[in-house]
Amino acid sequence: MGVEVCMNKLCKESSIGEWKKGWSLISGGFAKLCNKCGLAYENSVFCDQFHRLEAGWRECNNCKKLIHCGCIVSKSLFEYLDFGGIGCVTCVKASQLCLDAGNANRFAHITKNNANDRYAEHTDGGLSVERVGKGNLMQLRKTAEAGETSFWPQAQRDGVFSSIGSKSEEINCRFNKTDTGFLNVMKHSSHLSALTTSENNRPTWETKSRDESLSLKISLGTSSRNCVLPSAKEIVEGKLEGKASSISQQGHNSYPILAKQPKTGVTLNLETNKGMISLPRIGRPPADVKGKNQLLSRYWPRITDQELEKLSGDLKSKIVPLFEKVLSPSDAGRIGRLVLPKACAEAFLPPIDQSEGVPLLFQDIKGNEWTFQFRFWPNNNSRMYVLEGVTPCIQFLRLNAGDTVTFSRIDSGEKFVLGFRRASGSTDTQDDSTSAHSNGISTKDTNVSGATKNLNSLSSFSDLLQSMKGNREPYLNGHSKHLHLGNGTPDWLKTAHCEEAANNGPLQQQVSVSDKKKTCKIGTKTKRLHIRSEDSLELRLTWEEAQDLLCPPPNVKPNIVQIDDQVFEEYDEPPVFGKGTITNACPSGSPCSASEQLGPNEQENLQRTRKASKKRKIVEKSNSIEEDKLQDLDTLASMAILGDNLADLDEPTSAGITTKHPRHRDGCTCIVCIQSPSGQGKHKPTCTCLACETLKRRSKTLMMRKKKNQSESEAAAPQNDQTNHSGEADTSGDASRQDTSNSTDEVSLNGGQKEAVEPSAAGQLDLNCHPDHEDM
DNA sequence: GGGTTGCATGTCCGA
DNA sequence: CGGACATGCAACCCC
Repeated sequence: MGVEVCMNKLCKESSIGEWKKGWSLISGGFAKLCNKCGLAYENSVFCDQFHRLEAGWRECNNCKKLIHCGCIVSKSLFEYLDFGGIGCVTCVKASQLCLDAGNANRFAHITKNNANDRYAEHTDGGLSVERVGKGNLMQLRKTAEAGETSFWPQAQRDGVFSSIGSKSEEINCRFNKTDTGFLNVMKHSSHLSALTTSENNRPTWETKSRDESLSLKISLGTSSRNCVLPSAKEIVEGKLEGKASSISQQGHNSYPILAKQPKTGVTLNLETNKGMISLPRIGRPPADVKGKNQLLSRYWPRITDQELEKLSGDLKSKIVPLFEKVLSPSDAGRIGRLVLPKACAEAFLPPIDQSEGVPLLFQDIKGNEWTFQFRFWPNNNSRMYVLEGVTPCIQFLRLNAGDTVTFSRIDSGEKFVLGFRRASGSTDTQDDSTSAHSNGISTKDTNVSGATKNLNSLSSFSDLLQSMKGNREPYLNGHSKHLHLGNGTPDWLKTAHCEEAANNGPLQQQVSVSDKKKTCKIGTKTKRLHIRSEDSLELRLTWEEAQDLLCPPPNVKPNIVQIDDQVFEEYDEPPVFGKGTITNACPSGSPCSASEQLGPNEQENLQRTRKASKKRKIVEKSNSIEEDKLQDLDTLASMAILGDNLADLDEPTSAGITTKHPRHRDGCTCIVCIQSPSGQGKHKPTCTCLACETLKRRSKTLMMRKKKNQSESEAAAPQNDQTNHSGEADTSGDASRQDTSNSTDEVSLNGGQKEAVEPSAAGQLDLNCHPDHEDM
């Protein structure tokens, strides 16, 4: 290599061999700079150092920063503005963020600068560059610049294309004026960071998803001037993602449309056909680099080209799949916040500077528009991105934890599309409009190959497509008659009945009601929700079976609501989830509830019972902790008395007294556990089984003790009567006081409904003791 | 008192 | 081991 001089005319330092790459030359190639000048160029201060006295300096309309507009060196550092003047790339991009958020500002329309203008006309005209090899590097570079590379730092930009040139064999790159989406992407982002060829030489952006061999992707990224810049090598090797993250966090004005790049087999798949735009098939990394993609595979959108095309046609827009996410219980809960994967948020959504974020416009599969606040929280020196206000949408779409939401972008870039896919375990709960397409795809994130091979059945957008077919309210239609639930119907009940209509929905749906507080979690982490479809089958059970597992809440009488000939029990509290052995069984043995046994007269009694229950709650609250300790004893006594009283009652009884015995475990044989929690139903009043005999025996013992205690306490502390009166007050209207030989403060019967009264007796009872130990 | 919001923390996973 | 993420929780707000 001969001696050359630095192309900085103010430098002209001679050097041998070691040159830094400078700006791209009009004549092709790159300026050679000495180390010092090269560094200045890389740091974007070349003109500041060497061209200070030259003409052409203008200031950014926004930040007033001086930019050497008349110099090829700084051509990438600014943009011309529609209304005159220039804007530095930082401000321009910041303004574009506002545009993304629907806040147009004075940087709204940006034209290309001189350098790019040169190629803009090609772009508008549908420039097509094909078969670009090493020899056509400049052409490629220009093409890329037409797409807009101006936001790249100078050295990096050129370096990138240098790198591309060394690797590319074929590029099929066609920009169309109608491809606004892509241009938008290009505008927001900035770089064709790497381009390689497809092994099958197919035009790449529409490479079929089943084609696992594709290796072409496109990485669109951006950077701020002040960012730590990824090297071309890093980009090519797919190490950019982390940098992109940092870039975004530093500058917050980047808009990298960047899937995590594999470290090998580079990855840019670029094709925009006339009227057809799609971004890279992020969900399908080359098999040989599977697992190396920096965008976690679970976030890859899984949509087939067929579906994408159809979707685009149905929406009359071009849809760009971005990413997807399995809803966590938190996401699907009432809190209304959907945590976004950081990488996805930073790659596909507008960068945000402020924690408040920006509103984003979403369109769901039914064409409804939603606005979610895209924001972040500081988190461990990082960020946690969330979409806020998703609850209405989640509920409208009846999404639950475990379902997958898919994020796409409409080509215009101003709106996002929210698709979804049901969790595999809930596919058969979908109505007709979706069931056929609810693919049962495992939400296991690594099941890519399998997903891509079953094109017709494994679509992230199946629901979307199907819903678009004309059924505007596919879900509501499917359950219309079951959605006529009164407002007072608790969510869990509504859900349950909806699911009942949904053809024996699985428990997974049952327990994934939107109400977070009422969700029976399978696991506390999303990971635990990633149940393989075959595993989820184990959780399946019919509605009847599920119903069998749902017991009315203890101590709570239901409201009976009749809607459209359907009788619903309305509870103030969620059901108890348990096995049938603890359900309130009808005499027939089938699971039933109080309401099913209630006659018209009993409904009135139910109301009274509820009132009494409320009073009881109030009294309970005022009672001391000491009294609470006695509750188990009294409840047990009540149970025992009920057992006696049952002998006097021929009519079946509803759910009544129960007790909490949290210390008891499966297999516990204590008197509480051997009897159904409701203390009734399982045994006839005349039953002489061990449990009943024990119960009766103990009840007598307890009553005697209580009587004794009461007489003592009455003599010692008359104020105890107050408590007793309160108990009586609750039951003053009772028509029948069954057994006056029993303590009057223990039990009252309310038209066949038994009601526990307030604890009043002293004494301690170990609920864990064995019932046979009489001398307890 | 219930709902909302912002942050903290624990867990898990990938490098 | 560090980052990402799910979720808990306290402070705050509103009815």
